[in-house]
Amino acid sequence: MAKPRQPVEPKRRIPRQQRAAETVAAILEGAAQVLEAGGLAAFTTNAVAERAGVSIGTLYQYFADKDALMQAIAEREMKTTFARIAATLGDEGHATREERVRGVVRAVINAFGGRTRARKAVVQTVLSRSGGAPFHAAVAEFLARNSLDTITEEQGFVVSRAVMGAIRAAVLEERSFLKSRSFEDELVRLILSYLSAVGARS
Amino acid sequence: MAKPRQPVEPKRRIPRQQRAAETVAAILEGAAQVLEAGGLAAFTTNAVAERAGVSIGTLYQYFADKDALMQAIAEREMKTTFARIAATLGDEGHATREERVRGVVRAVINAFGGRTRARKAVVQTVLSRSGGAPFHAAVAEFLARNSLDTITEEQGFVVSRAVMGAIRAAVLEERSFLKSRSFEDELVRLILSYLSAVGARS
Amino acid sequence: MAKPRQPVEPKRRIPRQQRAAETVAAILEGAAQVLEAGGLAAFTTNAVAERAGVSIGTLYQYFADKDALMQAIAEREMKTTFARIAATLGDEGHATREERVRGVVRAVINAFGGRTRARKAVVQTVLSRSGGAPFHAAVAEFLARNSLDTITEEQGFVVSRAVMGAIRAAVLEERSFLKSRSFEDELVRLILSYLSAVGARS
Amino acid sequence: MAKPRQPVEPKRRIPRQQRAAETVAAILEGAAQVLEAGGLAAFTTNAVAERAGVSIGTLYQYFADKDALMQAIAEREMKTTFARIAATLGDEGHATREERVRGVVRAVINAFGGRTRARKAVVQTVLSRSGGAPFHAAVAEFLARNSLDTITEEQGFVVSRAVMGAIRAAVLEERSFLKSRSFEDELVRLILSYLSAVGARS
DNA sequence: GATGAATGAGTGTTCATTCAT
DNA sequence: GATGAATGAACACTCATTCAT
Repeated sequence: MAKPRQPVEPKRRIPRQQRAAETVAAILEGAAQVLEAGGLAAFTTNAVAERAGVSIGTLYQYFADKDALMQAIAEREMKTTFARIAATLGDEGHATREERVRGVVRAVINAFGGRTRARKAVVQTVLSRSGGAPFHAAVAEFLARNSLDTITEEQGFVVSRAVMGAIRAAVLEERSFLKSRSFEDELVRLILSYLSAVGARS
Repeated sequence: MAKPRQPVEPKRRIPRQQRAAETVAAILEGAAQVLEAGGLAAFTTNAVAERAGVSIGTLYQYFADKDALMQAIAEREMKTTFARIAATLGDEGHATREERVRGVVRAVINAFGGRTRARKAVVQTVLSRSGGAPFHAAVAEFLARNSLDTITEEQGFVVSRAVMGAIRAAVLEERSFLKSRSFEDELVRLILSYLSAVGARS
Repeated sequence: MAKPRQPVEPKRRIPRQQRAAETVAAILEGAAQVLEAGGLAAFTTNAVAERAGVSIGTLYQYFADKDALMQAIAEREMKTTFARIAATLGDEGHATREERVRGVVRAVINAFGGRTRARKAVVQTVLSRSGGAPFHAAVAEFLARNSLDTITEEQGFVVSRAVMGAIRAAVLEERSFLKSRSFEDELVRLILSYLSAVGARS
Repeated sequence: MAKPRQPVEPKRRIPRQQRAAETVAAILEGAAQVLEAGGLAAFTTNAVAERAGVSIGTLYQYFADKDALMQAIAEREMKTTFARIAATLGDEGHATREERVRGVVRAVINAFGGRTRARKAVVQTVLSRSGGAPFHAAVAEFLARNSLDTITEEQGFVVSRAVMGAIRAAVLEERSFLKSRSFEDELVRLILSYLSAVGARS
């Protein structure tokens, strides 16, 4: 955790075998569980290894350091989130722009719904570092890209970060209305009113 | 004969003398500097004491624990931020709603100009605790309250966190357009379009 | 507390004035209260000073170090106990040996008044050090000397330390029967049976 | 795939391997040595680790905290003491009650011959906690139980603590007669006269 | 004489990481 | 490849004691 490494390249091992992949999965799952159960404070490499049912040595066989592990969790959560969003969007015909926007908003809110503490921990750690920005940006722009088209980069930045910022704050502040219909409504309203003010075509 | 005092107050000493007040100020300043220079990772009580030019014992004479110190810094930073915003706002006459909104946006952007890391660290730490929400909320609602009136609590939450989120992201991702006119324009547009969609009275 | 000083001589000040004597008394009383309230763990010089209503500086004006303070408490209690024993013995005609023995035993058991925890702390600290032995011995021999005469030094040692040892253990182990009549009875029986076995004259 | 273990046992590692057992033994021995050399004041976890030739981290791998370490030493010392007493007692045939009593007295005196400070420190610390009483009591009642039978709990307490107290004082005050025949005689006399006064059956 | 702010050595404890087996 | 015992730098915090005011 001490020194953040820029390139994620020099991982210890790329699992080529079945067993190795399973071990990595177990570690990641264990990490998520530890985070969920005890928050950032309980997130120690030893605790993760124990929970995952592997030795601490094995953990370090696959993750260069604690940071890399956290990074991997973030990536895993991100992928899951993307998949969930895509699934939600693909589910039904989203005819109108509002329907598509609402679909994305709901998907993001729900993505951050379960396992709140683990997600919160990830948000606190990875997503608040400049190095974590790409992830945050990815989610946000994914959201933006699916609802509009001809807008400037700056405008895309503003909507996406605005929505993410509101959801992020609701998660971090543990607001009870996080999953309420009215909160969703307001977010949709925020996006739609901005888009129409910007004059984006559907 | 001096009578034994019954209740021993559980709090730390409240500085009553000139020297004590100066010491507290020095500690707070040292803490901010440490945070600024090395972020949360460098923020150790010993480092703060050293930077402040006092002994570790003295630090603990005024702050019950590391947490209390963090809390105090947060309060101090918040006050500074509010003051800066208020100062910026007071500069010019803000006749129309757009002018007022623009004033607030600009003030917030400028307020978060210097000492980014210290503020970020404070926000990260204090906000992850339930008790810390008020602070972030205060900044955000200060912004909201100055530009609009009859909106629901949830709507206030959404606008304020949205704007804060966008600015926060721009700061964190070190976007070059942070202090550009066009970024400001988009934020103003975001707020105004939302407010008019909500139907808030000027 | 670090380095035990052998000679108790080099005290800071011998209070000559009324006020000074009162201050010392207040400190001693405060110390006893702190000990009673929080045990050895709470017994810090600062806590004592605060409880006594004097500054920490003043405390050090009268007691060279924490050790000297503890020593003084022990002495104070010892004196009180001696006085009480003397009073008890002088009170009425203790005609029989058993009455005298019982009087002494009862006085020792009741030492320190009701302050069990303070007593325990003193016993733990002062009376378990070799330096504390004199005190312990004094009480014990006082007890022995008042109940018999023609016995050897070794025999005196055995009775006195035996009785003190039993009381000491009851205090340390926080036995509920410490102040019970039956405990007193057994101690008296122990002494009397030993004395008669030894063949001591009344 | 390795399944994450549900309950994380809250205790410290139980040594399963040869090396681990040796380490534990080294720590315990180091602790006893530190206690012996410098008493309770010198008994710091760091000092123990250093003396034991292990790192402080290793110490904490096997003992949850300083308290647990102390507890373990107490148990070890107790076992040793019991063993020594038992060994002494087994030596000779103890036909009469007096012979048995004398055997116990002699064994206890001898058992407390070496390593006085370590034992004293252990006794001091462990006995000041309510949970620690059993240990002291065990030694004492071991002594009592081997020489008599039908006596009340309180009577057992009194004899055992009385004898222990006398021996303890002789050790602490470094009396030259500690291992003399006459001292032993007096202790035996104390016990026998008390027992016969109490009316215990042989 | 009295005050109390300041000191700083020292304590218990944690946890990321290594490496011999 | 896997293990887990061992490491030790680092941290938060305490408290006896001093000394300028």
